[in-house]
Amino acid sequence: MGASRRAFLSQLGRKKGFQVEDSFSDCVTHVISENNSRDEVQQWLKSQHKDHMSVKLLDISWFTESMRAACPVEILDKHKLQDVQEQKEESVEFLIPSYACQRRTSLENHNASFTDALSLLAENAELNNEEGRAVAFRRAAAVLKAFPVKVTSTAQLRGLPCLGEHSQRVIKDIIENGVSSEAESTMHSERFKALKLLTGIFGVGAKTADRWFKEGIRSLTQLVNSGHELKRDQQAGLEHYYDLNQGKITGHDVDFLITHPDEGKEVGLMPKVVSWLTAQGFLLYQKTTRNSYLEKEDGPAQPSSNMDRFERCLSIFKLEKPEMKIDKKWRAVRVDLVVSPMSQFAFAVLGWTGSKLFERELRRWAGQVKSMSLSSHALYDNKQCKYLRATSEEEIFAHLGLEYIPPLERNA
DNA sequence: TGGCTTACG
DNA sequence: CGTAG
DNA sequence: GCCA
Repeated sequence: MGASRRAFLSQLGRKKGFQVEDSFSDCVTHVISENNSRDEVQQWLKSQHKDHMSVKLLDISWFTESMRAACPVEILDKHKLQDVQEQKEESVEFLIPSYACQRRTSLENHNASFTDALSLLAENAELNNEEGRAVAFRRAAAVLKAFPVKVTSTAQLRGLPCLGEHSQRVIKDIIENGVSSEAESTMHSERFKALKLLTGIFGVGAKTADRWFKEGIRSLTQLVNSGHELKRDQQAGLEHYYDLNQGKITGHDVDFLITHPDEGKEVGLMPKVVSWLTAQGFLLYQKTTRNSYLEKEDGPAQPSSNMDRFERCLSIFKLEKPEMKIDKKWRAVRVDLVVSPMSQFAFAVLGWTGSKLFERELRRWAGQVKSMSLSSHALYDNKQCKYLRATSEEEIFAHLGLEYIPPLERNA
């Protein structure tokens, strides 16, 4: 350590009744070091040409704790200087920040076997209405998605966030046996298979699927024959079950974000768009929702009447496919329409870009770390008690004190 | 031991 | 209770 | 299930 720090600590030690030497001699019993390895200090001791076999080599933490206690504290492992070897073992190969919104996650995944298993356990937890467990498994999977190389040993996991005992056990299982026994048994369980099938219906969530499962419903045929009254969205979901679930593999759903350069002129756009689409015969199903978002003060200006403020339309499109000839010339595709005032457009873009976990992590970061509240409409600073404006995603990341992560790197 | 995103139906 | 990312 |  530097001379002035050493002088200060020596003085402090003497004041507390310790005997502190300025140079090494046979009467020295403890050697304190800061930011040195055990190896380096031993090297230095040898250069002193004294018998040093019984001398304790300790870290500064032992000294400061002993100062606080005003007497020598018990020497624990954490107080002993680390071997270079141990330091190497304990140092983490790659540092991964704990919030997914703090790191880049491309689609290149070196750990698909692990993330598949953890994602499956997350999905299973969701189907069991255990949201807390689910998000924990999702975060664990996301950490490995961001890991730059394939994990081949559990030693590489030390120091990584969100990977606790359970997740590490799953990873260890896959390293040693090629598969996770827990993931395998979950995947093949009757309950998981049935709930996954039922929640695959648009409009059916974990609660409804669980209720039906308890009634013995295991298949779409059994559901149809059960005589349950299905809601409008569920009827559409069932009707287009095949197309909508095919879409999840072959192509994604489609989102349209619509705004207008003149603030306020976007009002009334949604009904126009929807009626035009209807007239064109595009819509197999649509549910339009009003925007009831109103800010207290200093928020983006909004007229008092929100009668015509439609913001979202969740729809199912009928898309003609010329190459589909035989009996079906079209395909059902989920399309979301979003109308946003210009002042909120950056928040809408950020909020609708995903991934789902990335969005949750952004909002969790905002709340827990920055005392802010983020939505797809605005960012509110709870301390300054005001909304923070932004005209681009970059500005929102800056408000949040986060490095900008481009959309292609948000695949957490 | 509580919290786990936030807003819309 | 469901939807969205 | 993981973490503050």
